Amino acid sequence: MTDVKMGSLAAAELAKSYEPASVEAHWSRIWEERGCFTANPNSAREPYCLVLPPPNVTGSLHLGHALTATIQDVLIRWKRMLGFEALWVPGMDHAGIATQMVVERELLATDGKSRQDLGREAFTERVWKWKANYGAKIGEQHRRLGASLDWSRERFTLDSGLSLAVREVFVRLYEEGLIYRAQRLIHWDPELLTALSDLEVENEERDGTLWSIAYPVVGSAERLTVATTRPETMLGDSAIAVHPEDSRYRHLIGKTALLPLLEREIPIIGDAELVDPTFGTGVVKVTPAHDHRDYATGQRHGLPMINIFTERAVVNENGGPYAGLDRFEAREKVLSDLEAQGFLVEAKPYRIPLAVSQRSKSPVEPRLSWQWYVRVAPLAEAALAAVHRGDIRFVPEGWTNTFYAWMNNIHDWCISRQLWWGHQIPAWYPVDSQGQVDWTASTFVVAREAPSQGKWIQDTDVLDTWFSSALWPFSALGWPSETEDLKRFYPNALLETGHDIIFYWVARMVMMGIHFMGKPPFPIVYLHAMVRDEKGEKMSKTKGNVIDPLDIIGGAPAKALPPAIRNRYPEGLPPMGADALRLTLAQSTQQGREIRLSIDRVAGSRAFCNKLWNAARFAMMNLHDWKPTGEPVRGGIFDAWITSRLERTVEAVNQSLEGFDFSAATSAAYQFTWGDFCDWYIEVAKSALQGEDADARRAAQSTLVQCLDRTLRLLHPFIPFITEEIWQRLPISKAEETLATSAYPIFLAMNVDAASEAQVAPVLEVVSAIRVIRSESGIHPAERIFAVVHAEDPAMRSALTQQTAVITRLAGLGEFRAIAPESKPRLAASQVLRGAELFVPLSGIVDLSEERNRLQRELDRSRAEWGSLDRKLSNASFVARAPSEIVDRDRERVAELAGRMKKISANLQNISEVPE
RNA sequence: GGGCGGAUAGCUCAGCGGUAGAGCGUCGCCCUUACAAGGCGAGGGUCACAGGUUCAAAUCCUGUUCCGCCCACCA
Repeated sequence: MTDVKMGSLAAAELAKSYEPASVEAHWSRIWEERGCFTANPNSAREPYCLVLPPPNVTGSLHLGHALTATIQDVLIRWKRMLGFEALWVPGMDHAGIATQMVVERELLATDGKSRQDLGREAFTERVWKWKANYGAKIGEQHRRLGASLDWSRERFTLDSGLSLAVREVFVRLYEEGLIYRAQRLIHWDPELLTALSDLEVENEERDGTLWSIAYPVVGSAERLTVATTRPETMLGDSAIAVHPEDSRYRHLIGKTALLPLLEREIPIIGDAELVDPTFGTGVVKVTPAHDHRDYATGQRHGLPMINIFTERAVVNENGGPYAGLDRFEAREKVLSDLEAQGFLVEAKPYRIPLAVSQRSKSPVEPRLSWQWYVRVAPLAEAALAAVHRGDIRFVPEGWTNTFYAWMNNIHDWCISRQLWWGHQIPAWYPVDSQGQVDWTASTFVVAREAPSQGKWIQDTDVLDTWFSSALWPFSALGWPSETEDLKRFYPNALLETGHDIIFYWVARMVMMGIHFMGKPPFPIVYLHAMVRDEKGEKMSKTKGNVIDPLDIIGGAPAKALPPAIRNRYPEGLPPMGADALRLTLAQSTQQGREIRLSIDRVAGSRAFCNKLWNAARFAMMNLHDWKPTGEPVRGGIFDAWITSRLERTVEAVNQSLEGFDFSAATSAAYQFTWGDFCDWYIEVAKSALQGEDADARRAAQSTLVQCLDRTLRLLHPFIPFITEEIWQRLPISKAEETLATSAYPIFLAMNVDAASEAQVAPVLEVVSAIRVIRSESGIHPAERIFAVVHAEDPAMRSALTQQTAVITRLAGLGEFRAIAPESKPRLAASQVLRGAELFVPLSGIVDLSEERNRLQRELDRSRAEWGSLDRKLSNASFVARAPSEIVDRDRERVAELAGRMKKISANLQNISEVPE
């Protein structure tokens, strides 16, 4: 099956069920080899460019990536088929802090070494090896998902081109005064030993304790009691603050207090900003070097900054006897000493806010240090203006306000990290004659290359990963070179990503794009929800509920699955195929902020693929003598009907995609394929295909081929592999070598045929009604029964009579007749239809009490509906105020129901008279 | 402390002014030569709760309760 020759008209026998593995491998290879997804910047087509949000090289892709890839691939394939010059740029992110951390952990686990043991050069070399390994894995995963990325343009945020872009941006922003270096209190990760930006800090609440400590006032018997959640920081206290208006303490301002344990005298100050007199005791200890609010207070009052911690958060020499203890040990010791000396007043349970490093999960320590910053206010202003102007639109639009809220209150962005893996900051410091460097001095130069004169050393810090990804929409297209790609594909058509990185990434791309390219990087930001497990829980390794997309696609034995998944699927996962996963993900997009991925639902999608496969298989089995002549074949009513149904589906799918409603698009296509095409049309077509009438047979063949062709095109963006495989086997003349590069169906009004839809409806209704009677009355499917329809309308009678063969076949009848109403059969199951009555005369085959129950249920149902409508219609204000078409419709319905109830009652009466 | 999302059939979700739909699961009957990963039927919901607006509310407004997320330097 994998070796199908492209363009071959030979309809090779299809396997009985769809086997995705070989088909997928085959087509992802062919598509790539043929350059199906390689964009041409010089074509005359309208450009449509997406950049893939570069996944971190830290590991392999999870379902969130699969979702992103699916949504973007649906869009890009759809647009490509619509005739756009579609470009989807793949890439990966070096993910500085995350990658360095995992490689450090691996290094420790395998070699028992730290990065410091290796040294910077050897360590980064090791990270590059890691990147090569995982980068290849990620690329492979994307291919298996069917992502139609242009691999010839693949980029990495740390490749030489992007490094050039990063340096260019850094130098220019510096020259414009938008990048500066400053000594400030930053968030410090004592485990990873680096500064973090505000965004990389997570605020948690934990159960903790609020301790109250007494500080004796010097030269007085008074004691001031302060409350703190971090008693160990008292070692760095520079003052005690009270509210200046607080009558309880006002007299103490200007005096000093004695710091317990260290016995240092510290001033008592009045500060209205720091102190809320109504909270706690109204007294606050001030530790400027270890708390952001205290830092500001220290600045206001010129207090000394006493740093008590080393970079690893171990107490330093300023901590006197506590030096050498880490922060948690120091807390214990300080507390026990305070208690022993009578300074500990109280300890009560308290929910404490705790700032934790996003990566290491270690509590962050505020730390005074020199860092590089981006002055974001001017950039944010331009970005906000662009969104206000409507140059950038968020989908769903609720995110607009989130964006505004953050941008309006944006702080300068700390971009330097004390890491080894990343873009080294292009700043150089002079080395003096002793070989010494003063890192705190402002004698550095910022430049694209090291200065040629004298001895210089480059800043050892690297840039925040998001600094380079902020440039992605243009750097991935070749900037700062004026490439063809850049001219053609910037701005991108749209940005698709998860809402979790709206601040980290989206906001910064908007700012950088506007600043360096003069226009926003994309007009639309589509933000998808987060993928969670079936219980709505976040997928995480520790919970053991992370599903590898490849395990869904290719299947996995139970023992290969993480515990939580294994519990749920003790048999392991069967292979579902990439298409089934994609279809399910596309279907799930409409939800709020989370998507609970249900594997059962993926199985449903797999069943759909199999259904499609078998529909094609059926077609092929009936097409061996079919030759595409190009001549239009005049078909019957059902040919027009299915063509019309398909056309409405084409319209619905395109419209839904236009509005990013992937859920509606997939369900429209699904319902048509399974409900209309497979359940009805194919069943109907069987008579024509197997009958004597050569014209009818040719018509059915023609319709089959055309509907399949169009349906496969329609479905291709969602399920590219199976559609390509089937399409290749279709005996039609093909303008393109692959379906992936073929034209997408667009709505053709001429194909819509309301008349045939109206004629087919009663046929389907009759068939369904007979089936209900059969099933409810326990008539065996093999039993060839007789059914008769009493219809007033001669047109209806003739329409039904013309379809006698179809009705007979689909309802399993021995005989069918449509006649003018006459007296009811004495012994018959019945069903009231629109404008007709159906009877299935019985000769002892029907359980009469069952039939009576069924009719009674029908009657009750109709009566209930009639009752509520009647009540509504007798309400004068409804008739007066509701739109007339609603009132008319309800009146018609009431009349119809009344007639229906009368008939059902009569039928009920009729069979009730029959003795059992 | 602000802001946002969700609450609809046993499960996963559509619908978002004209009194409810799908898939899976359940229950019948069928191996009808495209498909048992199937066919044909059936059953199943006071649309979280309480008010309000409206002729009409799952759908709009207000409040409440749960679940989840984001932002925020109250010791």
